[in-house]
Amino acid sequence: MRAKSNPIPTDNRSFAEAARRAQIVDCAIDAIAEMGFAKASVDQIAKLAGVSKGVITYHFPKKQEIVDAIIEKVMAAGRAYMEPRILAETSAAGRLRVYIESDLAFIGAYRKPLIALVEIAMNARRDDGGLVIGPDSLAQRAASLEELLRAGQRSGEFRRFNTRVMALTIIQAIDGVPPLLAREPNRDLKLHAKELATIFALATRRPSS
Amino acid sequence: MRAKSNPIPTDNRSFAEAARRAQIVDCAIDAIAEMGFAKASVDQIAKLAGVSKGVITYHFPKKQEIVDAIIEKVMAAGRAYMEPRILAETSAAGRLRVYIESDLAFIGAYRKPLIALVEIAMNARRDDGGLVIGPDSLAQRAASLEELLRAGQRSGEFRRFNTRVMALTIIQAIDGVPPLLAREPNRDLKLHAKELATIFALATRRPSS
Amino acid sequence: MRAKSNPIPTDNRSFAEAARRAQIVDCAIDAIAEMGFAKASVDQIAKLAGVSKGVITYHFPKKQEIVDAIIEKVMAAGRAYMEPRILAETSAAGRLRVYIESDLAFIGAYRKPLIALVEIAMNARRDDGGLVIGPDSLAQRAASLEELLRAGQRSGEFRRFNTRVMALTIIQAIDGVPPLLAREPNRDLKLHAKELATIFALATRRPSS
Amino acid sequence: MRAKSNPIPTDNRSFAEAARRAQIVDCAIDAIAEMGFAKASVDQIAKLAGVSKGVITYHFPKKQEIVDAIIEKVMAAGRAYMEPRILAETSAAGRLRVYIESDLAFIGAYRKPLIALVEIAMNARRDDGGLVIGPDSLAQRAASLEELLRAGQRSGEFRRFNTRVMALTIIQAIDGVPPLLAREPNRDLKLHAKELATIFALATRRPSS
DNA sequence: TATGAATGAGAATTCATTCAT
DNA sequence: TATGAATGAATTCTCATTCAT
Repeated sequence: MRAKSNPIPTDNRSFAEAARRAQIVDCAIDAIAEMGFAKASVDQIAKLAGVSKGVITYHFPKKQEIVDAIIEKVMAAGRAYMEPRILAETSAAGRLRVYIESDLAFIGAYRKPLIALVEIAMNARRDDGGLVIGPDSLAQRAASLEELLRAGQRSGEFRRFNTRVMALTIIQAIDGVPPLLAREPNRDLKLHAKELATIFALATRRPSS
Repeated sequence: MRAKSNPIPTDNRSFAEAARRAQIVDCAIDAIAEMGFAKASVDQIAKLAGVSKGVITYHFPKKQEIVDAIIEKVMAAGRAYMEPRILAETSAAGRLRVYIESDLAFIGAYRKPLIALVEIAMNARRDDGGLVIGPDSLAQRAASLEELLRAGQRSGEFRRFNTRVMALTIIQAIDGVPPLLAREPNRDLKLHAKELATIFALATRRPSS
Repeated sequence: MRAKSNPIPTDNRSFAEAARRAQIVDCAIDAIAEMGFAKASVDQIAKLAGVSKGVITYHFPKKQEIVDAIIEKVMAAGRAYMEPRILAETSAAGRLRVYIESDLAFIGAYRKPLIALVEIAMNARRDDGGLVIGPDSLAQRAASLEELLRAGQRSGEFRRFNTRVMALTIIQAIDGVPPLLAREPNRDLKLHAKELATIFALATRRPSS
Repeated sequence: MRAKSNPIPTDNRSFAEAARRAQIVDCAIDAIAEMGFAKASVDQIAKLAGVSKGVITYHFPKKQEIVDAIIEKVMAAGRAYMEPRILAETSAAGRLRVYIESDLAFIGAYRKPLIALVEIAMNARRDDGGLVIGPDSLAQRAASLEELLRAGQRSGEFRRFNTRVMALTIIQAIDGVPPLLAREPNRDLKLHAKELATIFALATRRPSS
């Protein structure tokens, strides 16, 4: 018999709270992925979650907070999935390949959340009219990828090219996949990833001679 | 009594009608490009056009009809711009290069309409929830580009690759440009086009030996 | 036969528009006076007006605009009623008496609008939390009355007193009447006015010897 | 078994209970005074009190009960402050002067509670729409003051005037002070009281000869 | 054709109140 | 007692669409 008699009620509360929030976030992801951002009203999310609308607004007083939670959740999951795989590679070419392959693998595993994320990226706007996932977010991802590309150029693995355009092109090739999946759920992501990896391997490598 | 006092009145009507519709479509493009699809209400479009809301609904009983007209207008303009330039090239590689360069040149010349088109592509949904610019539209563009790519493979100019993935990647690289422009209006499109052309030239060409 | 064939359609429109707005403002006055500011929702106003809620928001996109219209209407009516009567008096004492009597007469004639105005003054708050009829408004009325009082002091009709406190006290004595009326509709306003006039005549006049 | 091991447990409870209620009432006063009646929700009061919302509803099942408690508390404090001071005076004129001066002194010492009380008086409404601080409450205060005024008339200190109107005017002059304070916290209450006392001394006193 | 008034559905948000733990 | 989750009604505002003139 363990001494640990404490039923950690506080943690239980936190846990229940976190579970509710997670449930709402998941239902919001479903709603946005399935009917689009514009139609995913708080009512619809509540209906999907099987709770009253008030529950949603109790846990997320502003709808934007749900959106922020979705962004954070999906982004964090993506980073957690991709980063170790990328860092396990030592060559720039290997890292680029794994960047593409692991992102597409992640997309394959998180289809709906990513479809929702794309919906949010394209539609969600702040009160002032600016996009919620704005230039900064894209620029950050591009900058991180450019770093990888520049490293390859410095090491001589990659040819000279505009790292900005290359990075954006790669990101767009990847970001275009969730919508494709929404339209063709049976698309072969493994193949897609392999082809993309080859395309950008050829586009970046240094001419042999 | 003057001769020819009323020449082709019906055509005049048609002409006036067409002019009105064109004016409305242009204002709708401005509205969508500037405030996003969700905020571009019929009221806003009417305000921009300097006419009463009734005029809009008279010429376009359903808002969706305006959207359809925008899509048709911009798509047609794009085809009119690109097709002769592409067909002027004889090699597959040349056509691919011109495909990319002429599309970006078109985007540069039609910034607002294309930003509006992207807004529509991402946001507009039919009553049943389906996207207005759906799989079919993308599939059509991809199919047309695939035709070009397959021709290059048949002629031996291009290596073996999955034409579907390549076509989608190229289209995504191009379609990603209008949002970039919205965020960075001074982006150098000439450079961007040149880099993209190089990327996909390297990615498609047959290994030399 | 006059050339003036113009049936002034624009004015007709303006007239219909103005009539609608006036009707809505009147119904809003009724609603606020009868159920209080907090309960006088747009729905209630629409119900009182016998129109749909949309009509209200069509003519007054923001509820605050109705409130502003009420304030302006009642204030303007009050000024129009009181000013000529006050200016017809030549002595400061006479003007003060008429100020009080004409304001109470006006209140008697415009009971409901003034009850509504008091509700608004006490309850309506801007988004930032500040009162809609704030310090400025009261200060302005007080300043105007102080001017009258100071004139009486200069001319020797009035004794020395703090004009600010006197002005505020007189205004409060008057502003307190609409709520009294709401509670006791049969209150004798003539008598009330006469008593108030006497009170402030005695309170302001210069000691005789 | 110890003697007196549990001395007056019920009273302890009562005491704790009373303390909690007092704390809640005080926080509700703060909330109403600071953000106005309409914005002072149960949530806000709970936040100010640093307790959960449930605590509020446990002690005051209906929000109206908090409001009633505030009214009772402030009114009682006012009576406790003013009554002995007034009764210490022997002349009617003296009592009237002290009535005014002690009420304003009380207001100066209890700014927030009185601002809250005024908010309640103006805004709070029962389910049936009637004001919470209604005719009866005002009538009671007026009646009490009328008694004082009539005593002065009977003793010959005061002239003949309508005691109802005079009482109401005095009360309104006093009740108008808390809102003034809310807007101008540095207003000189001593001076204000002195001026008011003079005004109503002059307005009530019997003509000398 | 043109106007703009009218409509009603649906959006987010606030809030007093209830209730299980 | 205390907690805070849950509820559902109410409120303001937006907007596509209809319609009389």
